[in-house]
Amino acid sequence: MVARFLHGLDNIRMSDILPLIYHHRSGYPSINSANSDEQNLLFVTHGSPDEIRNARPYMSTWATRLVAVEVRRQVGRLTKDDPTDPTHHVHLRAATNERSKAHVVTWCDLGNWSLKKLESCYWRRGAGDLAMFITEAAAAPAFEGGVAVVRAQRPHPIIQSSAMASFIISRNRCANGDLAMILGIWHFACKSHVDVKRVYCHLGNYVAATTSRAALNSMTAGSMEELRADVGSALEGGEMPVCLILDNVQEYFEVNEQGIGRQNELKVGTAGTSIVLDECAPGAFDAKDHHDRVAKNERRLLTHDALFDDLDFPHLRRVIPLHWARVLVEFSPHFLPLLNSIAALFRSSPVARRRMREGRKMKGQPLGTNGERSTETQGMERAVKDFENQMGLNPELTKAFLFWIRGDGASYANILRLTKYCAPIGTFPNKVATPEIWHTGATDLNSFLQVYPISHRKGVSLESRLPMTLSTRTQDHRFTRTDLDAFAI
DNA sequence: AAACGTGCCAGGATCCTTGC
DNA sequence: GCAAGGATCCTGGCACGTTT
Repeated sequence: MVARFLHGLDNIRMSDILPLIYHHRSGYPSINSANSDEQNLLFVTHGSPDEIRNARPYMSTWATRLVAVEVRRQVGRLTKDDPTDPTHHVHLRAATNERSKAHVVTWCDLGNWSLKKLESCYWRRGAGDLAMFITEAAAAPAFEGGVAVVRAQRPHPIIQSSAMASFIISRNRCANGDLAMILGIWHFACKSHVDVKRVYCHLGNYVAATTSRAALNSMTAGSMEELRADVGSALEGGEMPVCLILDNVQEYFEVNEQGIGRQNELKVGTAGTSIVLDECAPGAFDAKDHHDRVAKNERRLLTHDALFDDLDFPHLRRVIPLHWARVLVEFSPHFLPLLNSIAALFRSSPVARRRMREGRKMKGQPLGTNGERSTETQGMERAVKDFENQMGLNPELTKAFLFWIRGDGASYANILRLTKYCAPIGTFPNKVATPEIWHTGATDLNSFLQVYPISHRKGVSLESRLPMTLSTRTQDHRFTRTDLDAFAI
């Protein structure tokens, strides 16, 4: 009988009875009754609920305790890895030895991370959906029809996710994979002030600075090993797997420690990034094939007329108007909704000729910066040799392949010069250099921002235009059409 | 003259995992 | 549930220019 009722098989169910009890006026003390103080005991978080006599305060207090225990259990479960998602590691070790079984952080872990993913992970895992429900109730600015309203500015789901991530690392400091580790590394990259790191570590936002540094050290060591292994096996398979992007680095170091001959200095060096070559035709970097083609000297046939004949006018007539349409649509906010359909035209046939693979992601590995000056000829030679060595490009194994080097204008010119000088003696063989188009763009923007007045504000003298960061300028300045016209002049 | 600001890191304190 | 050992956290010292 009782079991039937409790299973909800009778006509009258718990959902009929509980609201009646909860809302019954006799279940709540009146202001004149002897236990009127129980009016204040609706959601009591301390003491034993058993001493509450009235039904309504007892029920709500009892439910409060029930929810608290469950939220605690669920957040506790979120401190463990999700068995259904092997790509997400809640525990990222910054360092380890043989004894530990835990996953050591990799660049891939950081690359796969996104706030959006994190949020859906918390809801999806179920282990945390009650906690998400509670934090949403706390964080959402409004509810419409039982659904939380997400504001465009400072959307609460992000705040919820970050709060949840803080709760999780608060429960277990090794459960840092949701947000803490990535923010720790971000603050290292931003060179945040040490005090900022200390304070926000206390707040449970990210791991301690020591841990970020340890993580970076082991990631770098681990990924370099991985790169060398990949490069080795690809070379044995007869393909050149990587290319190199160069840039020069300058950083001013102040010396605060005592020491003979130590002084502030500008450290100059060359930074390199190895990029995995993707979707190349087999043998694309075969040196012999390249030399054979060069020997044929077919370039002599590359005249203006030949180039003109090569132009695909029907295709240009399709593409150029589309570019114009995109510029126009982007110009006016009124037309912005059309942007997606223009993008779709670009992506589909016949305009699209050779699309990149869906979901393709560039794989890059920062190499150790060396102290060579990329503008010096010999410095560049030593720098490239160092990078090749770091990547595991053994000169014996690579002599059959072309090596593609990309960089800013200076690096590009320098590589060309080196190949010319070294051609007769063969010490710098098989290098192909191209300038980076994106690099040119970024540099242009940068120099524009450096020379352009901060504002038209009256009374702002040239001398008072303080150096500011690129992001500050682009955000603060809010270019108008007039600004751009002025720049064009 | 005193205190602050600045980044790094050794090494102790604390917390967590592992293995039983 | 315990002990051992490892990972992480945290503090203070350091040096010296700058600010109060």
